[in-house]
Amino acid sequence: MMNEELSEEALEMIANRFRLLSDPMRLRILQTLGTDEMNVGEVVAATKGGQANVSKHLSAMLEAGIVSRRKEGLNAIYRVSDETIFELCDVVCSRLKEQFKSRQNALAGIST
Amino acid sequence: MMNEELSEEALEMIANRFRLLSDPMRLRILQTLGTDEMNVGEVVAATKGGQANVSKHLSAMLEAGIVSRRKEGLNAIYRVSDETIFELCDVVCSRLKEQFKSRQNALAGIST
DNA sequence: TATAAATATAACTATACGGTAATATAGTTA
DNA sequence: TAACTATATTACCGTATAGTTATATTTATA
Repeated sequence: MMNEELSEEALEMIANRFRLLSDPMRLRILQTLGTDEMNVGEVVAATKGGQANVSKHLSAMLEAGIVSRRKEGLNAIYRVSDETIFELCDVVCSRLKEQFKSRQNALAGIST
Repeated sequence: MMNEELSEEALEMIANRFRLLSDPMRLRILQTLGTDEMNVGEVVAATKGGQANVSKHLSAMLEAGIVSRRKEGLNAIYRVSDETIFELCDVVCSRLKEQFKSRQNALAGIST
């Protein structure tokens, strides 16, 4: 995969998926949700974000199939429906750690 | 990982990494490079992008440690230095395929 | 039916970002 | 040294996007 020339359309879809993950607030929402269910108010409280903003982010991720939603009375209850999100974050996180370690080692020999 | 509350700073670093991958042109450059080395001119030719644009994208990815660069005479030769990039793209690609398959199945019963 | 609560949407602003054209900077060769 | 080549950088433009405020919508309740 990724070897057999992806079409412009395919590249755009992949880029769009990455774009959704390219915002700290959305990552915080996803981290807050974790493997649980939460209604919008709970997410707002936990992330200390604005209500409208959180709602908009959740809508965007709902449309992309990253989260799912069900209504229960007045509440809209969201959950992460795409577990690969966490996998992606883990890969990036590990890579960043490695990278910092390398840089640290590279600087280790420099006299202060 | 991703469970133990990431700091705002950590979230921003992760988001920035995803942001670099959130552009079709940059993905095309990475796909073009693949596992080989190429100079800027070759990348420009292969991607049919503008010289300045390709150079700028490569610089951004160089700074982020996604690609590495070495000079050889007049040429600047780049290569992908972060293999996890391909892993990330594969995960996204697979997920998108699954997602489309589900949607297709969901529509299968609808009469045309 | 009127009120209240939870969520979504619309309108707006400020900012970030990608693409391009023009120019600068190396490095090469005549 | 002068002309040339490959790459990088700058300045600019248009657009996309995150956040906010205000409002709409939906559902529950008095």
